[in-house]
Amino acid sequence: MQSQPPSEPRNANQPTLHSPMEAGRQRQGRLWSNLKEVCDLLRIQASVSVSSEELLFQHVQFKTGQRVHTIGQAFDTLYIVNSGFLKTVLIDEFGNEQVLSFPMKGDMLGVDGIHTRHYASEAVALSDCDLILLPFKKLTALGRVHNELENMMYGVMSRELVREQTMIGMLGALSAEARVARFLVSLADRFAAMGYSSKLFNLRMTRHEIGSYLGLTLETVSRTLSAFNEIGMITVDQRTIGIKDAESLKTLRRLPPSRSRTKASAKQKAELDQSGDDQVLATA
Amino acid sequence: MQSQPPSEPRNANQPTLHSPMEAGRQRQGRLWSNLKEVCDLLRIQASVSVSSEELLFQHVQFKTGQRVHTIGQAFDTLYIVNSGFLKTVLIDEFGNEQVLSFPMKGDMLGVDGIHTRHYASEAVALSDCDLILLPFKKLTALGRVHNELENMMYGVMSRELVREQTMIGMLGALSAEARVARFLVSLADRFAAMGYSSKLFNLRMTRHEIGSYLGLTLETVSRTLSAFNEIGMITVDQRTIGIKDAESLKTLRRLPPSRSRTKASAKQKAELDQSGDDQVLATA
DNA sequence: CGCGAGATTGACTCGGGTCAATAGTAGTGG
DNA sequence: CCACTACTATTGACCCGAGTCAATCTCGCG
Repeated sequence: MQSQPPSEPRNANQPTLHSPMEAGRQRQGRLWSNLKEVCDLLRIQASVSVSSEELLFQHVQFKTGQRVHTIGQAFDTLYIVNSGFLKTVLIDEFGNEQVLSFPMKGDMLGVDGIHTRHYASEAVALSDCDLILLPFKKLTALGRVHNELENMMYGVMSRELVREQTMIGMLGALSAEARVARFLVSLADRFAAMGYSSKLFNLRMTRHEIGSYLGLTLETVSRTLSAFNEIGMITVDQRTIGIKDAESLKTLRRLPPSRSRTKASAKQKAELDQSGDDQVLATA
Repeated sequence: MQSQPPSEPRNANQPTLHSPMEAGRQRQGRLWSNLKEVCDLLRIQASVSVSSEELLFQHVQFKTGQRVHTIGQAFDTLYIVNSGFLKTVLIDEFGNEQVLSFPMKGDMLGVDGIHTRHYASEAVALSDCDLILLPFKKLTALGRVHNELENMMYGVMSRELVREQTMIGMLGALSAEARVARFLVSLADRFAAMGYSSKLFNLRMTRHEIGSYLGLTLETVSRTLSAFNEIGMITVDQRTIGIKDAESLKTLRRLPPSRSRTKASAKQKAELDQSGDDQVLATA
């Protein structure tokens, strides 16, 4: 329960990133962060000039299942994940959820509310979470004084945009196996960036949520994980995933999408011929 | 040819939006725009306070097929489309294109370059274009003085983010027909917003590009358009599209994605039973 | 200890991708 | 002005990846 680091808490207690006390859990502990800590958390190179101490940002805790914001709710604050795991979702006209992202430490929430002044998505805590509040008004007001803050915002929003672009590319062009493979790699990388093991971790979300995120059904996700397991690329035990062959996961393709191929496509037929069932990996 | 308004240039010569001379083509005409014009173009409510005239932004022209920026190129400027049509694409490891967007008048380009200081996508002119340059340095420098500019940036970036979110939702959950239908509706709306006809227009892109954008093959796009045509929802003649039943297009679903369904799904089975071939529309 | 949500697996179906043939269109140059 | 060529679009035949339906199985939790 409560937002544990993703199993294998090897170096979880000695965060590699910065100040020696933000990774821990201290539920009611530190309730405020200064600008430098926020920038560090966001992994933004901030030339934190001055006055780091007088602008403080409040923390809030959310318990598993709680919603941070909902669709249509009036927008007034951004959130930065200090610890814990969440999902953001769109809800269609039938009430079906479409998962958009799985924010975790260092990610920003709520950016989609700026435009219309109403959140465009819903954020739900998948574990107990500790979030930092960034009141948007305050933030823009401070933008002129501390323009590193402004740059931080641009950087974070641009980063998020690139992430979504990559997502679109994935959904538009990759096979089910490739999506699942990249999803695992992406998770591993993010865990590594947080100082956790990238070789063994727990999924925070259900197969259903993964499927929604990847544009697949939960059955396909489950089957694909099982297939990877049999091949020996990973180990699967419920939500515990062990990465055995990260390189293969990264390069796995199958179905080189002749769709969207321009005149520049070439060698990609090499994967089709020997596609028995012994080798599902791209050998490139 | 050259970036004409999308056929049916009914009111093309009397732009509904602002100063009486930006919609036209005047290739070498106006080469600079002030802040107010930029804000108007972006459809951002800007309380253009003062000094509207001393900060001017240069225009540049691109001819059909030219690239505005390429992937990996050093980032230093944002672009706003004043006229013309473009596509932005990702290029995968095989050289395959994945279309991300079809920017047109009022859209901003290059935002994905802010984060890493290198453009993450490639922008190509689908017609002759007139773009406004926003040197990023200049822009952030001015951000402190004219903070409506800063808000404009936040607004535009957030809007783009929401657009991509919607795209992800579409790719993840909708059937081929629904994607094509929404694509047409979206185009119609954008043309309407520019003052053109939303009932009859020319596609600026090939079936292949549409397919890439929607995560489909060009054959499926072509077939789907033909099917819509037969049903009488639209007329199709090569790249000329006539919208006959916008309402049906908007509500078309098919394949209510039981995937990603939560406990909230309900009536959506009504579309499955009578799914002969006479009625493909959602009756809701 | 039993319940219910989540995960796994199998059998079957079909939407849409693949391959391929044809036709319409535009740009180019003689 | 027209033929030539290359690109684009349309259509058909076929088939496979992934969705659907459904039956267990597992595990965490009350």
